[in-house]
Amino acid sequence: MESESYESYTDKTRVYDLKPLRTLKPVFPSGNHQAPPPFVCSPPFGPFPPGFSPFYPFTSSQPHTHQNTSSQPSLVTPLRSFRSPNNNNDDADPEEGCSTPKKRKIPKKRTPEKKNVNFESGITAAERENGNRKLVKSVLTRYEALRRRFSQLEDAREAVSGINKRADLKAGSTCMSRGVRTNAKKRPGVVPGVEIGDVFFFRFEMCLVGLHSPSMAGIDYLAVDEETTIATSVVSSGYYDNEEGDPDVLVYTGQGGGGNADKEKQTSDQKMERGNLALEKSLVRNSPVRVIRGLKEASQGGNKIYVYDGLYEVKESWMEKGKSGHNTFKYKLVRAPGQPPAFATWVAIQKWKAGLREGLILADLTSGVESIGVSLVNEVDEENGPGYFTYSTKVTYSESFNLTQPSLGCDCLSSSCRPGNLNCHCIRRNGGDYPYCGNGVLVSRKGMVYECSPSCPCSSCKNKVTQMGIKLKLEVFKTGNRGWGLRSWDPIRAGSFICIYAGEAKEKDQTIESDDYAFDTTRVYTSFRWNYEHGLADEVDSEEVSEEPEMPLPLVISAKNVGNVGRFMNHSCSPNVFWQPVSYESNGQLCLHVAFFAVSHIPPMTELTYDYGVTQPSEAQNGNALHGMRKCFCGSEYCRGSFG
DNA sequence: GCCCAGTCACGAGT
DNA sequence: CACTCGTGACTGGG
Repeated sequence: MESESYESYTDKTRVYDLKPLRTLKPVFPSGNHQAPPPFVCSPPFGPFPPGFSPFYPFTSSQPHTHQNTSSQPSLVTPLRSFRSPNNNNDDADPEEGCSTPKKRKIPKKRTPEKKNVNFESGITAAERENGNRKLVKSVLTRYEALRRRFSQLEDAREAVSGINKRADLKAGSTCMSRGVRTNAKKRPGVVPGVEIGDVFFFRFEMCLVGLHSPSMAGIDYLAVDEETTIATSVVSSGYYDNEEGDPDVLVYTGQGGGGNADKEKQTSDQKMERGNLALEKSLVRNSPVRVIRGLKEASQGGNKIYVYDGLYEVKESWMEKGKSGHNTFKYKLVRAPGQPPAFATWVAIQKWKAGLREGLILADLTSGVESIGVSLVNEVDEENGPGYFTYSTKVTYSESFNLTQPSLGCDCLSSSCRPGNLNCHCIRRNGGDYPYCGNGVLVSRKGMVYECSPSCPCSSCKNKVTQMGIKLKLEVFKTGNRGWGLRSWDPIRAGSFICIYAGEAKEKDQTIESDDYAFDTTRVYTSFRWNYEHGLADEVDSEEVSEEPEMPLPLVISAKNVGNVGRFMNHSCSPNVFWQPVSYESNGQLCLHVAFFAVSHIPPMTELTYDYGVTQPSEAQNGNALHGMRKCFCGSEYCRGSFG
């Protein structure tokens, strides 16, 4: 019996015609465009250039990698021997007050940059030209890791305010110069490895994966012959005037004329040149144009995010007087049929948020325990909900549980608990780094994250991300073949906190047999690299450290009778969520829990999954396995077949 | 506390 | 080369 994919649960009783934005098996339009084939066939596991250890997705247990299975960093040679060209003059770096001489590195061996791009990025020249899913994911993961680290360093440097707060640009240009990019060859139509529904949080991300090259401009174009340029992609600004319009239509404003995106401040007529001319040619030639919708997302604090909405065709163009009275070009783009929904899902979710979600079994299965309701939906069959359990956001420890390690919080006075303040005990426990970016995004995966606690005097301190409950609009839904699952209405940014695993913490040997809702930290988890990548450690002024969780003692959390939404998250061999031990102090004692964070950006309505791990072989022999091996339905290319 | 307008400095591609 | 493009983080007022 083969596992069902998402596409196959088309039940007549279903109420919605909505699929997750990213279907497990990508669907591409089979339209009449002369688009390149959706994927470039390349061996899934290498060969990789010497020194490159593939780190995503989770390849360390794969037979073909030549990486040693131990968690030792692989043989990437002189980690700290490369400097980016723009850091050359940093000998003048004023490191005021800090007299540690460790930073003064010995002669910076810099081999000519061009020659070493391959070596440093692990991406070959061919792969930089044409990508695939794995490369796209890898580039985005590395960009994000670098950006988070730059952001963390910037936050800590509070002294000189106002200058260079753009970690996105810094990470972007670093990736560019190090060759951490793919699909650099411009093309119209499908970009290999980028899927409809993919979400982006920065312009540079789209630049690095070849979806849209200009770091700022809204129209990308390509010379097809000596005198013709055609448009390849447009990014809509997010101030769409046709709010209630057809989601398959985009009226796009041409570029130029000064002013900002909505052209209210336009200072001159637009000219038929560059992007405008290219769109005109695309209209004449019926060539496909990729559309990226810029959206103002309330769930992201009103920040703009970008959704790749697939291929469109330019159907009409005209000129009109803009709000400022100057000539403005307009282009009507219409979406090619047969593509999976992306922007349309956003539009639907806006209606749901206004209270129009149909087919709800429950609007809030937490009965108000969480500050944001968790909806319960079944679009698959008649089952009207999961078995009874008590909803709780906490981990409770049984009396016999021996977790009486004394622990200290910080003594920062109210809100002085700031990044870069090494007097803060909590920050010191994190190795001197504040573990989160300003918006609550986790910077690095590590053995243990230390948060401030309710009893720290720093009342408004933000270092309590995993203690504040869920912030996303989540939904428990019936899957086709894996029971109930969890997904989000909101797009989720890589490193965002999702929820903890609540339940009853037990010592390992107390656990009842056949508990399908147990989280067991003693299992074997596939290792993977999420932090800034090999070869870039010098860029972020940091040593490479282990990312693997380090628990002070074995812990099993049972959510069979008491738990939170964490108990509904299913297993996947290519998960989009990882777990991270977090501890904090409470009344002089250590509190420990397991928190879930997003691996990558996750589009709305995509099932959230993590790696359940494998029972240690020695225990399986002793019959201590909590439950037997279960068949895996994750459908991933890297599926191990079973788990448990 | 939230929304909005205004300010500022920035990089890739042509 | 000099220029074009518009962003993203922040700030202050309503």
